[in-house]
Amino acid sequence: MAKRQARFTAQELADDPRLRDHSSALWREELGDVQRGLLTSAVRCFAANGFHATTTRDIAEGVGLSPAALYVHFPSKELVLFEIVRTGHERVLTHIQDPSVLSAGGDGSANRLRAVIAAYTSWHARHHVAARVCQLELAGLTAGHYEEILELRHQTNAFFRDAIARGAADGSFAQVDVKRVTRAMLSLSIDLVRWYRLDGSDSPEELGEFYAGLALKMVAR
Amino acid sequence: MAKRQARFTAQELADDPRLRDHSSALWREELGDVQRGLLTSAVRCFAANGFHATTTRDIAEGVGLSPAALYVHFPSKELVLFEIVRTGHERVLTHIQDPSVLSAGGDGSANRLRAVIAAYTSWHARHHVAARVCQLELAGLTAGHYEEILELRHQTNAFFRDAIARGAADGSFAQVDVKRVTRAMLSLSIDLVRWYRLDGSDSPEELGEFYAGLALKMVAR
DNA sequence: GTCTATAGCCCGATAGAC
DNA sequence: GTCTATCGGGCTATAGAC
Repeated sequence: MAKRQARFTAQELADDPRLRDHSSALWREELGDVQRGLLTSAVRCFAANGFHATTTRDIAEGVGLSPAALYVHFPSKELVLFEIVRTGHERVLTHIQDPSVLSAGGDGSANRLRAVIAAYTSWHARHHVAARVCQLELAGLTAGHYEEILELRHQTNAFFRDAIARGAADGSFAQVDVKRVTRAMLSLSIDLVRWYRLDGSDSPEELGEFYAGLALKMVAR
Repeated sequence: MAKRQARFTAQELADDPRLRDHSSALWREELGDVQRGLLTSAVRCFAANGFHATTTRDIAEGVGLSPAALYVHFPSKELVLFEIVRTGHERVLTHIQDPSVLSAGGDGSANRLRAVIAAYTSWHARHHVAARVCQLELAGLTAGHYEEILELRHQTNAFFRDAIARGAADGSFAQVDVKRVTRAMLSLSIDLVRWYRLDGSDSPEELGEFYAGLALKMVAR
């Protein structure tokens, strides 16, 4: 009688080089140490095995607590997922809207798009374990929480679309199909959560620069 | 006590326009009608709710059978997933290697790459529900079955890499980083399983042509 | 705030009649 | 090959001691 089997246990995950990232620095400042530890454990479990294959025991074991201790810090497993997904979406949106990030490469539509793509891509690489959960585990959310996340995603998408539409309007870019190009550029950054690892050949910044270069080729006149 | 809740039931899924695709024409000819019906029901459930959130009751209800009937046709839920994932990977590999598909656009490295990208992309769009399961539900497989699928994926990746490396070697393309460009092109096609729907603005063939165009811009001299 | 113990439910899979 | 009924067991979440 085959039961829900997580392919990897919390113990194995803690030492897996594929799951090394900077997610533990992501959580909200208001949270306590134990809460942040539980989120870091949960994000690894969810990323490796999926939300529904992860048990509350897995999450708690990852920080050396009993299963019941989780419920002192979070009211349910779904709210652990929601905290992870909401934090990730808020952080990446804030990051790409950061004026110092946006103006780093200089003025003009091309520099602006380059900066946005590089920032969005390198963020996903740097936090690829949490980003994987944000991108691929949305089906574990309740309908209400899912709607909240969709609203944040629409803001992010609009930000990309505007950066591309601006360059197309001022003649910096070719007359591209903005909707289709926007989706293609988002796909490049989002899909890296399936394969990226920090100990691979590209640093987050290198990959961000490479994808920014590809993006500019997509819209070149 | 919140239980494993699938956000959508099999009944809702059958009429959901987002889940319309051509997966029912995908299954192996040796299989019987009931088996193929179960696979079509399962692929919708897995795509919408995930493998672990789907129960054998959900799958069976989708074809009007009792939960026990599933086990006459498949030995376990995991083998239903494996049949779907293996069939999808074999079909898409055969499709991009089809000589009539490859030579459709004419000779030369650029036409070859264009044909491969267009075929791979349009296949994922046409079968986006099954393709979503193939790309995003691999964690539900046993370790042994996962290894079998990885082998098929390596063959597909090698086929892309060769098409790009050939154009870089014969001067048709710029001296690109073949490994990184291969991943980027695969990402474009794979990530569409998250958002594509057949009743959207692009047909599978239109999207295939568009992404083939983007791919050629990525390697343009 | 942590633990042990367990309630209460649901799930994958099986037994056995038809 | 389909059904009804159910087993065995794991799951989320809670109760209550410390």
